[in-house]
This record gives sequence, C-alpha cells and structure tokens, in this order.
Amino acid sequence: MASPTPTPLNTRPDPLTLEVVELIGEVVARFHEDYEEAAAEHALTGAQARLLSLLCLEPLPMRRLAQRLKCEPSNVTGIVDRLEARGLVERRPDPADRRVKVAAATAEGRRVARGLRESLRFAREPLAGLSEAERVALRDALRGMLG
Amino acid sequence: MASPTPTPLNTRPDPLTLEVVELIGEVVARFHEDYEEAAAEHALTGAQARLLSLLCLEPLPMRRLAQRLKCEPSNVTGIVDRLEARGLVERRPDPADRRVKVAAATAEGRRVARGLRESLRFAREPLAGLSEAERVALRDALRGMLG
DNA sequence: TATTGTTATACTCTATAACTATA
DNA sequence: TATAGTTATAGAGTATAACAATA
Repeated sequence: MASPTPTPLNTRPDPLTLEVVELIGEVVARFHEDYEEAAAEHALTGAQARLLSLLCLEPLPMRRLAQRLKCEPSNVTGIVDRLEARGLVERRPDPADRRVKVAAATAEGRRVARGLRESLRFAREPLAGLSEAERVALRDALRGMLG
Repeated sequence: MASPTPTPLNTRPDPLTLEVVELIGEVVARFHEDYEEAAAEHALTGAQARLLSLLCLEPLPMRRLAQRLKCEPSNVTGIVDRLEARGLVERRPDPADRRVKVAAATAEGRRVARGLRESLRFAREPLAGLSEAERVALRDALRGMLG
C-alpha cells in the first residue's frame, strides 16, 4: 500500500513543509547573529565562545574538543592559545597519559561564559511572546526533529 | 499588579523555556552543519553559497549584497571574484549609475544553486517525521518567534 | 607502530582604512 | 562633497601535511 508519510525524501516538499524550512532558516540566521554579537560584546569570536562554553560544562582533552567543535585538532590549538592568553582557559597535563592535554575553563573563563549566556537575547525574548501551550508545542516539534 | 507574562527579560527563564532554547541551539547547529556540508559538496564555502542563493532570487548591486549578508562591502568583492572566476556569477554595469556594479547569477550559477538546495537534507528529512498538526504547530511557533 | 598535540602552510572570511571613479 | 566599488592590510578560522613526544 502507499505510505501516508508526509514529504517522502525523493519528492518535492509540500507548501507547509517549505514554509517551515524557510522559517527555520530565518530562526537559524537570527540565532547566529545574536550569538556572534553576544560573543563580540565579550571580545570573543564565535569559535572562542563555543569552545569556552563547552569547557564550562566539563574539562576536555584537545582531541575531544575538536570532535565536539567538528573541526581539525590543529585548529583547536590556536583557539585555546588565544583563550589561554586571556586567562579564560588553561591546559592541564593528564596524569594517565602524558601525551594528552586537558583544556579547562578558569574561574574567570566561567564568569565570562556566564555573561555570554546572559547576553543571548534572541533565544529568550521571542520565546517570551509565546504562550505556554505554544512553547510546549514548539518543544515537542523540535524534539521530533532532532529524533 | 504582577504580570503573568512568561519569562520577563530580567528574571531567570523557566525550565520549559530553557529546554526550548537548548533545542533551538541544537537545531541551529545541525542546520548549519548541513548547510556547510551541502555547500562543500558543490565546492562552495558557506559564504559563497549564501551569496549565490541570494543572487538566484534577484540580481543585486554589491552594496546591497553586503547589507543582505551583513558584512562589509569590501568582503563582497572577494566572494564575488571567486564565484565569477568559476562562471557562477557575473558583474553587470548599471546604466542608471555608472558607479554601481550589479551582481547576477549565471545560468550555471542557478544550476549549482538548485543542486545546493536539493542537497539540504536536514531541513527536510526531520520535518518528514512530524505529523501535519505538528508541522502547523511548529510553523505557528516559529512565526511567533520571528515577530 | 599508533596516537596526541603541535607546527607549518595555504586559503577564505572578516573588519578597517585608503584609494578610484563616478555622482 | 558624497557614494560605489575596490585594494591593501591584518587577524581569525579552516584543512592538510609533517613533526615531536608518548603510548
């Protein structure tokens, strides 16, 4: 029997799906703008802000950091260098494996990261305009998208 | 009287809002990954892909292009240079103002942009997993967010 | 031998400032 | 004089390849 699934992968999406794609693109663009702007307010680049935020959750070896940021390990060296020069991050030896260097946020780094989170207006303000029911619907739809 | 508005700007967001913010961040990250990957499949950088996509909607003077991309006009010169070298974009004189150069996608540029759009899996596939009602709810919530 | 982090290199994107050709 | 586009310059992110230290 024919499947009732909406938007099969190899046919054209329906107008509703197209509009949602368009809207997601706009949200993504605004979110990014807002993130870069918030980072700049703290004299950080986007990459630096993302790395610092990751390290505020837990210290990570350089290699792992590269995996999380989805970039080459060689890039992480420079980003950590610049954050370390500002005292926001430090490199610690791993006693279990002397090849490994574990990057960790300093107290100052965590302070800056907190300020960064609080600067993120867009992710919060427009949400304030939604009713609780709308936010629940949005949450469920987003969960569904992320599988 | 106390306002019943959810998430006033200068207080901590409630857990629901926090989760939605988290989810939006993930969607944004995945969307971006997907976009960069699709661009790379066509030997384009993200910036080149965005500029080319804009020009497929309508030709634009360099200055306007910079405004749309939210970057300095001097950057647009290089991006258009690289796309022009590959025959995907061309610069046309503006008869009304000889200072202006209008950038336009070539037929080949439009072909590449079409392939690019079709490569954007993430924006479409996860949506296919949502019911029509969920997609409507998502659309309305996104519209609400964008004001 | 394999792995971790780094260095060296080259390219792109970015902003700033100075230049040119028009207006 | 003001504006459109460019050039020149410098900093940052990115990938690739080669390297040292360690496993």
